[in-house]
Amino acid sequence: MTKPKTAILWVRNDFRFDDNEALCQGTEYEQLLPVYVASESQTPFNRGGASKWWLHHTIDAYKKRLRKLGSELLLVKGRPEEVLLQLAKDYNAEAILWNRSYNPYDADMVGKLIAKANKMQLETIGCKGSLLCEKEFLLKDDGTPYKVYTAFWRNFIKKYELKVLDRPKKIPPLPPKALEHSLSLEQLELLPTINWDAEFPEHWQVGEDRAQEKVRSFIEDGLSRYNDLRDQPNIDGTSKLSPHLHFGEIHPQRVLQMVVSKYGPISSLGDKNIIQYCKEILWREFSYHLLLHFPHTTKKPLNADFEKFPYQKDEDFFKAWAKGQTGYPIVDAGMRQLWRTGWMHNRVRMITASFLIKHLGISWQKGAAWFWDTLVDADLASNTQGWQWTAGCGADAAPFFRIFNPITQGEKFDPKGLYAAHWCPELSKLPPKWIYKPWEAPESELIKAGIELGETYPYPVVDHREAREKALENYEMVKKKR
DNA sequence: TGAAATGTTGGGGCG
DNA sequence: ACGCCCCAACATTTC
Repeated sequence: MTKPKTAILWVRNDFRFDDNEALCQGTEYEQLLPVYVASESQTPFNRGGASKWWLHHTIDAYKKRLRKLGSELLLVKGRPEEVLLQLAKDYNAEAILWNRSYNPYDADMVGKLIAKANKMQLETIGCKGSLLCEKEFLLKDDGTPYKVYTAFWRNFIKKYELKVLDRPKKIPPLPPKALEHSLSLEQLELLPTINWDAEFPEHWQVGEDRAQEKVRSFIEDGLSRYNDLRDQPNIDGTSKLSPHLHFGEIHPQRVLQMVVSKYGPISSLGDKNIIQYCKEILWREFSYHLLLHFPHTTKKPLNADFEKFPYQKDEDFFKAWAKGQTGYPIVDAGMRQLWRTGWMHNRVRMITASFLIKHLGISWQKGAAWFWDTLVDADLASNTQGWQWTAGCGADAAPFFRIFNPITQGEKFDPKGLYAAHWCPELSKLPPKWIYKPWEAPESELIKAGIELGETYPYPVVDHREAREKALENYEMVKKKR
């Protein structure tokens, strides 16, 4: 009797059954062993706390799904390039399949895996992961990467062809005794040890089913008003897909396919709302394009002139920012939403990031590290790109001198002050006129609202005008002596 | 996907 | 009727 053809499915950031290339290829074997390897690699960007919370629950959902189909997910710890090869030996596998992770810090490890596997006649099949295109798909005519978003977008939609894979009908069985060495999910120790995630379950339902459902209902209800509503932090005007996309619970291709099947091809869309949404999906691709072509940007500015920018290290300022105690309600509301829900509205991400960099003079790297640890959607490409955009040092970035006014931004995008009132309840009785600048409110209004500045809510840690002028002064260092 | 400073215009009050 | 000033509203420039 011949031994059955067996493959290992290395599950990475792709916790879905739909539109999953490695999984589809895996169904062509007689036995398939799905494995998740919790690696303790020492990169500077190991998963943050909020991200681990999500990972725990998405593994759980994925495992249950596999179990329903008569399979299971093997959980192991260790270095993938060793563990996977050992498993391949143990189970006589002839191939290892995976979807690429597009994390530059994984490159060495995957390279070693492939080299070692080749030596032992083990086939390695790296498939397209959770991106619409590889970094070589789209380059300028001179062969260099795009650095301007609109050009990237224009050429992308010209060239891109939408293709999706349906979910496999069935999954091959596990090899015998496959689960003997599996750890339990709890043994991966992904949940926080402090009681910080208490509210997360109220805000998030993790897993592929929910991701698909969210896209469906967003396309049905939210998409046609996306342009007007997406910038208002007190309104659920966005699709909130980011963590689902990050963990590969849904492929961006599937999202586009669902949009296209209702509204027609991307290149001939007429509705501004739909175009804007597709553009936002494409920003994620652009971020990866930049990350993969310029991997040093996780730590250093893309525009090297900014290495001269004189950031300061003020721990008190940083703590005030992180805890949501800066005295600027739009900033504090955002930072508290982040801490309590693992997510922040995009408009407010821009405001809080701008405030840290420009008003408090603290480096974007420090802010990025905080977001990395506290966001459930923490994504190396988007996070890096977003912070560099705000700091003015990234590709197609906001010019440094465009400094957000934290008062007018609040008033403009949340005129009723509902966002501040919700996340800073100590201010909730203050009328909208004053809620984004409580220090300017007449004493009588503060008393009526039960606010004692400096006690129940902080005074502003910096003065807006002074901080702005200081930032512009510091910016001179970048412009000088190229 | 800015905000502030500066410039321009035109209506209205007033001598 | 006219010139002058004020200032709101809008436009342009600058950071």
